[in-house]
Amino acid sequence: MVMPELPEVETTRRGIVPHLTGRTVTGITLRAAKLRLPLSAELPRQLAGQRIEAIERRGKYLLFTCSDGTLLLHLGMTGHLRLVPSDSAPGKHDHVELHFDNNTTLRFTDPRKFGTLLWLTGEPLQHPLLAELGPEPLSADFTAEYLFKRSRKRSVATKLFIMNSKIVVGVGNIYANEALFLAGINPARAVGSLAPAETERLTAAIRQVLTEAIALGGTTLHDYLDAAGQPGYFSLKLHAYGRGGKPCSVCGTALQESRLGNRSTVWCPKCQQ
DNA sequence: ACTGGCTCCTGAGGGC
DNA sequence: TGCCCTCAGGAGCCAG
Repeated sequence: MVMPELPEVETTRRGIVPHLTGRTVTGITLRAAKLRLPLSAELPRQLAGQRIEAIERRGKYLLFTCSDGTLLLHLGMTGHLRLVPSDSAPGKHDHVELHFDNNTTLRFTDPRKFGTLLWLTGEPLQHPLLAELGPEPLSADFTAEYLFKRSRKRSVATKLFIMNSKIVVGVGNIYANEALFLAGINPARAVGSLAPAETERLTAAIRQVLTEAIALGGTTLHDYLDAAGQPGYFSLKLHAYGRGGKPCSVCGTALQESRLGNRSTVWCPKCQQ
Protein backbone atom coordinates (compact mmCIF):
# COMPACT_ATOMS: atom_id res chain seq x y z
CA MET A 1 0.00 0.00 0.00
CA VAL A 2 1.14 3.51 -0.73
CA MET A 3 0.86 6.43 1.61
CA PRO A 4 1.90 9.49 -0.29
CA GLU A 5 2.82 12.35 1.98
CA LEU A 6 4.70 15.43 0.89
CA PRO A 7 8.08 13.67 0.60
CA GLU A 8 6.58 10.99 -1.63
CA VAL A 9 4.88 13.57 -3.82
CA GLU A 10 8.11 15.54 -4.14
CA THR A 11 10.06 12.36 -4.86
CA THR A 12 7.55 11.51 -7.57
CA ARG A 13 7.79 15.00 -9.04
CA ARG A 14 11.57 14.84 -9.21
CA GLY A 15 11.34 11.43 -10.80
CA ILE A 16 9.12 12.50 -13.70
CA VAL A 17 10.39 16.02 -14.40
CA PRO A 18 13.39 15.00 -16.53
CA HIS A 19 11.27 12.62 -18.60
CA LEU A 20 8.19 14.74 -19.24
CA THR A 21 9.22 18.38 -19.31
CA GLY A 22 8.89 19.62 -22.88
CA ARG A 23 7.02 16.50 -23.99
CA THR A 24 3.67 16.66 -25.78
CA VAL A 25 0.57 14.67 -24.81
CA THR A 26 -0.48 12.46 -27.68
CA GLY A 27 -3.43 10.82 -25.95
CA ILE A 28 -5.12 10.07 -22.65
CA THR A 29 -6.83 6.91 -21.44
CA LEU A 30 -9.56 7.04 -18.78
CA ARG A 31 -10.64 3.73 -17.26
CA ALA A 32 -12.67 5.01 -14.31
CA ALA A 33 -15.68 7.31 -14.15
CA LYS A 34 -14.59 8.94 -10.93
CA LEU A 35 -11.85 9.08 -8.34
CA ARG A 36 -12.59 11.28 -5.35
CA LEU A 37 -14.34 13.55 -7.83
CA PRO A 38 -15.85 12.61 -11.18
CA LEU A 39 -13.27 12.33 -13.95
CA SER A 40 -14.28 14.78 -16.64
CA ALA A 41 -15.00 13.17 -19.99
CA GLU A 42 -13.51 16.34 -21.47
CA LEU A 43 -10.02 15.50 -20.22
CA PRO A 44 -8.87 13.72 -23.40
CA ARG A 45 -9.91 16.63 -25.58
CA GLN A 46 -8.46 19.20 -23.19
CA LEU A 47 -5.10 17.47 -22.83
CA ALA A 48 -4.50 16.30 -26.38
CA GLY A 49 -1.61 18.17 -27.95
CA GLN A 50 -0.66 19.97 -24.74
CA ARG A 51 3.04 20.50 -24.10
CA ILE A 52 4.28 20.01 -20.53
CA GLU A 53 5.99 23.29 -19.66
CA ALA A 54 6.70 22.53 -15.99
CA ILE A 55 5.75 20.17 -13.18
CA GLU A 56 5.45 21.83 -9.80
CA ARG A 57 4.12 20.96 -6.37
CA ARG A 58 1.87 22.83 -3.95
CA GLY A 59 1.38 20.87 -0.75
CA LYS A 60 0.57 17.36 -1.91
CA TYR A 61 -0.86 18.57 -5.21
CA LEU A 62 1.12 18.21 -8.41
CA LEU A 63 0.58 20.90 -11.04
CA PHE A 64 1.40 20.07 -14.63
CA THR A 65 1.72 23.42 -16.36
CA CYS A 66 0.63 22.93 -19.96
CA SER A 67 0.39 25.14 -23.02
CA ASP A 68 -3.23 26.14 -22.41
CA GLY A 69 -3.97 25.22 -18.81
CA THR A 70 -2.89 23.23 -15.77
CA LEU A 71 -3.48 19.61 -14.90
CA LEU A 72 -4.00 19.36 -11.14
CA LEU A 73 -3.28 15.98 -9.57
CA HIS A 74 -3.57 14.67 -6.01
CA LEU A 75 -2.46 11.13 -5.22
CA GLY A 76 -4.93 10.71 -2.37
CA MET A 77 -4.08 7.91 -0.01
CA THR A 78 -3.08 5.09 -2.27
CA GLY A 79 -2.24 6.77 -5.56
CA HIS A 80 1.06 6.69 -7.38
CA LEU A 81 2.50 7.68 -10.71
CA ARG A 82 4.73 5.46 -12.78
CA LEU A 83 6.42 5.95 -16.12
CA VAL A 84 5.90 2.90 -18.29
CA PRO A 85 6.42 2.00 -21.95
CA SER A 86 3.44 3.00 -24.09
CA ASP A 87 2.59 -0.61 -24.87
CA SER A 88 2.58 -1.70 -21.23
CA ALA A 89 -0.54 -3.67 -20.26
CA PRO A 90 -2.71 -1.96 -17.62
CA GLY A 91 -3.56 -3.47 -14.25
CA LYS A 92 -6.81 -3.44 -12.30
CA HIS A 93 -6.29 -0.06 -10.62
CA ASP A 94 -4.60 1.81 -13.45
CA HIS A 95 -7.30 4.44 -13.88
CA VAL A 96 -5.65 7.11 -16.00
CA GLU A 97 -2.81 7.20 -18.50
CA LEU A 98 -1.20 10.12 -20.28
CA HIS A 99 0.63 9.10 -23.42
CA PHE A 100 3.57 11.18 -24.64
CA ASP A 101 5.43 11.73 -27.87
CA ASN A 102 8.48 9.81 -26.66
CA ASN A 103 6.69 6.45 -26.40
CA THR A 104 6.31 6.76 -22.66
CA THR A 105 3.12 6.71 -20.64
CA LEU A 106 2.47 8.32 -17.29
CA ARG A 107 0.26 5.87 -15.46
CA PHE A 108 -1.89 6.85 -12.45
CA THR A 109 -2.69 3.89 -10.24
CA ASP A 110 -4.99 4.32 -7.24
CA PRO A 111 -6.72 1.31 -5.61
CA ARG A 112 -8.88 3.35 -3.24
CA LYS A 113 -9.70 6.12 -5.68
CA PHE A 114 -9.03 8.95 -3.25
CA GLY A 115 -7.00 10.81 -5.84
CA THR A 116 -8.00 13.93 -7.74
CA LEU A 117 -7.42 14.90 -11.37
CA LEU A 118 -8.68 18.23 -12.68
CA TRP A 119 -8.02 20.42 -15.71
CA LEU A 120 -7.72 24.06 -14.71
CA THR A 121 -7.73 27.14 -16.86
CA GLY A 122 -6.76 30.53 -15.50
CA GLU A 123 -4.44 31.09 -12.56
CA PRO A 124 -4.18 27.67 -10.88
CA LEU A 125 -3.24 29.02 -7.46
CA GLN A 126 -6.55 30.90 -7.40
CA HIS A 127 -8.49 27.65 -7.64
CA PRO A 128 -10.58 26.98 -4.50
CA LEU A 129 -8.61 23.79 -3.75
CA LEU A 130 -5.34 25.76 -3.65
CA ALA A 131 -6.20 29.35 -2.76
CA GLU A 132 -6.57 28.81 1.00
CA LEU A 133 -3.55 26.60 1.52
CA GLY A 134 -1.03 27.51 4.21
CA PRO A 135 2.71 27.92 3.66
CA GLU A 136 5.02 25.20 2.44
CA PRO A 137 6.67 23.64 5.51
CA LEU A 138 10.14 23.90 3.99
CA SER A 139 9.76 27.52 2.93
CA ALA A 140 10.95 30.62 4.78
CA ASP A 141 7.30 31.50 5.50
CA PHE A 142 6.87 28.59 7.89
CA THR A 143 8.35 29.90 11.11
CA ALA A 144 7.84 29.39 14.84
CA GLU A 145 6.45 32.93 15.03
CA TYR A 146 3.87 32.12 12.36
CA LEU A 147 2.79 28.92 14.11
CA PHE A 148 2.65 30.71 17.45
CA LYS A 149 0.45 33.51 16.15
CA ARG A 150 -1.91 31.23 14.25
CA SER A 151 -2.36 28.95 17.27
CA ARG A 152 -3.33 31.53 19.85
CA LYS A 153 -6.74 31.04 21.47
CA ARG A 154 -7.24 27.77 19.63
CA SER A 155 -8.18 24.64 21.53
CA VAL A 156 -7.69 22.07 18.81
CA ALA A 157 -5.19 19.26 19.43
CA THR A 158 -1.70 20.17 18.24
CA LYS A 159 -1.56 17.14 15.96
CA LEU A 160 -4.76 18.10 14.14
CA PHE A 161 -3.56 21.69 13.90
CA ILE A 162 -0.35 20.80 12.06
CA MET A 163 -2.28 18.40 9.82
CA ASN A 164 -4.62 21.23 8.76
CA SER A 165 -3.55 22.27 5.26
CA LYS A 166 -4.85 25.79 5.86
CA ILE A 167 -2.18 26.14 8.58
CA VAL A 168 0.66 24.34 6.84
CA VAL A 169 0.56 21.99 3.86
CA GLY A 170 2.06 18.57 3.49
CA VAL A 171 2.00 17.23 7.05
CA GLY A 172 0.06 13.97 6.98
CA ASN A 173 -0.56 11.48 9.73
CA ILE A 174 2.78 9.67 9.66
CA TYR A 175 4.97 12.75 9.75
CA ALA A 176 2.71 14.52 12.24
CA ASN A 177 3.30 11.64 14.66
CA GLU A 178 7.04 11.74 13.99
CA ALA A 179 7.37 15.51 14.28
CA LEU A 180 5.53 15.59 17.62
CA PHE A 181 7.76 12.80 18.91
CA LEU A 182 10.89 14.68 17.90
CA ALA A 183 9.57 17.90 19.40
CA GLY A 184 8.56 16.22 22.67
CA ILE A 185 4.98 17.52 22.48
CA ASN A 186 1.89 15.50 23.34
CA PRO A 187 -0.31 15.20 20.23
CA ALA A 188 -3.46 16.01 22.22
CA ARG A 189 -2.12 19.24 23.73
CA ALA A 190 -4.38 22.20 22.96
CA VAL A 191 -2.27 24.06 20.42
CA GLY A 192 -3.06 27.38 22.05
CA SER A 193 -1.17 26.24 25.15
CA LEU A 194 2.15 25.84 23.35
CA ALA A 195 4.90 28.16 24.57
CA PRO A 196 7.10 29.97 22.03
CA ALA A 197 9.93 27.52 22.68
CA GLU A 198 7.57 24.66 21.88
CA THR A 199 6.41 26.14 18.58
CA GLU A 200 10.10 26.58 17.82
CA ARG A 201 10.78 22.89 18.48
CA LEU A 202 7.71 21.88 16.53
CA THR A 203 8.50 23.85 13.37
CA ALA A 204 12.08 22.58 13.51
CA ALA A 205 10.87 19.01 13.91
CA ILE A 206 8.45 19.28 10.99
CA ARG A 207 11.23 20.64 8.79
CA GLN A 208 13.61 17.95 9.94
CA VAL A 209 11.33 14.99 9.40
CA LEU A 210 10.21 16.17 5.96
CA THR A 211 13.71 17.07 4.86
CA GLU A 212 15.10 13.70 5.91
CA ALA A 213 12.24 11.89 4.25
CA ILE A 214 12.74 13.69 0.95
CA ALA A 215 16.46 12.99 1.08
CA LEU A 216 15.72 9.31 1.55
CA GLY A 217 13.12 9.20 -1.19
CA GLY A 218 9.93 8.89 0.83
CA THR A 219 8.61 6.35 3.27
CA THR A 220 8.33 2.69 2.49
CA LEU A 221 5.34 1.27 4.34
CA HIS A 222 4.67 -1.72 2.19
CA ASP A 223 5.68 -1.26 -1.40
CA TYR A 224 6.01 2.44 -1.99
CA LEU A 225 7.75 3.04 -5.27
CA ASP A 226 8.65 6.35 -6.83
CA ALA A 227 8.14 7.27 -10.46
CA ALA A 228 11.07 5.14 -11.61
CA GLY A 229 10.04 2.20 -9.44
CA GLN A 230 12.69 2.62 -6.73
CA PRO A 231 11.69 2.04 -3.11
CA GLY A 232 12.07 4.71 -0.43
CA TYR A 233 13.83 3.92 2.83
CA PHE A 234 12.48 6.33 5.39
CA SER A 235 10.41 3.77 7.27
CA LEU A 236 13.58 2.46 8.86
CA LYS A 237 13.73 5.69 10.86
CA LEU A 238 10.15 5.97 12.15
CA HIS A 239 10.12 6.49 15.94
CA ALA A 240 6.39 6.72 16.63
CA TYR A 241 4.07 5.82 13.74
CA GLY A 242 3.15 2.14 13.77
CA ARG A 243 5.04 1.55 17.04
CA GLY A 244 2.20 1.63 19.58
CA GLY A 245 3.07 -0.57 22.59
CA LYS A 246 6.71 -0.76 21.62
CA PRO A 247 9.44 0.92 23.70
CA CYS A 248 10.23 4.60 23.16
CA SER A 249 13.54 4.89 21.32
CA VAL A 250 14.64 7.56 23.81
CA CYS A 251 13.50 6.38 27.26
CA GLY A 252 12.15 2.85 26.77
CA THR A 253 8.66 3.61 28.05
CA ALA A 254 5.89 1.80 26.14
CA LEU A 255 4.47 4.08 23.46
CA GLN A 256 0.76 4.77 23.77
CA GLU A 257 -1.69 4.61 20.88
CA SER A 258 -5.14 6.10 20.45
CA ARG A 259 -7.34 7.86 17.94
CA LEU A 260 -7.23 11.60 17.44
CA GLY A 261 -9.48 13.10 14.82
CA ASN A 262 -10.20 9.51 13.80
CA ARG A 263 -6.51 9.00 12.96
CA SER A 264 -4.01 6.64 14.53
CA THR A 265 -1.88 8.53 17.02
CA VAL A 266 1.21 7.23 18.81
CA TRP A 267 3.24 9.01 21.47
CA CYS A 268 5.56 8.51 24.42
CA PRO A 269 3.73 9.37 27.65
CA LYS A 270 7.02 10.29 29.33
CA CYS A 271 8.84 12.25 26.62
CA GLN A 272 5.84 14.06 25.13
CA GLN A 273 4.06 16.39 27.54
C1' DA B 1 -14.50 31.52 13.40
C1' DC B 2 -13.69 26.98 15.21
C1' DT B 3 -14.41 22.29 16.08
C1' DG B 4 -15.39 17.63 15.43
C1' DG B 5 -17.55 14.17 12.74
C1' DC B 6 -18.71 12.14 8.29
C1' DT B 7 -17.64 10.58 3.72
C1' DC B 8 -15.50 8.55 -0.37
C1' DC B 9 -12.83 3.48 -1.48
C1' DT B 10 -10.87 -1.30 -1.36
C1' DG B 11 -7.07 -4.34 0.25
C1' DA B 12 -5.08 -6.27 4.34
C1' DG B 13 -5.37 -8.75 8.33
C1' DG B 14 -7.56 -10.91 12.32
C1' DG B 15 -10.90 -14.19 14.33
C1' DC B 16 -13.20 -18.36 14.00
C1' DT C 1 -9.57 -22.73 3.34
C1' DG C 2 -12.88 -19.19 3.49
C1' DC C 3 -15.95 -15.84 5.15
C1' DC C 4 -17.00 -11.73 7.63
C1' DC C 5 -15.68 -7.92 10.17
C1' DT C 6 -12.81 -3.92 11.16
C1' DC C 7 -9.26 -0.87 10.05
C1' DA C 8 -6.30 2.33 7.30
C1' DG C 9 -6.43 7.42 5.86
C1' DG C 10 -6.37 12.96 2.68
C1' DA C 11 -9.09 16.40 2.85
C1' DG C 12 -13.42 18.50 1.44
C1' DC C 13 -17.68 19.30 3.46
C1' DC C 14 -21.16 20.33 6.86
C1' DA C 15 -23.70 20.99 11.16
C1' DG C 16 -23.54 22.90 15.62
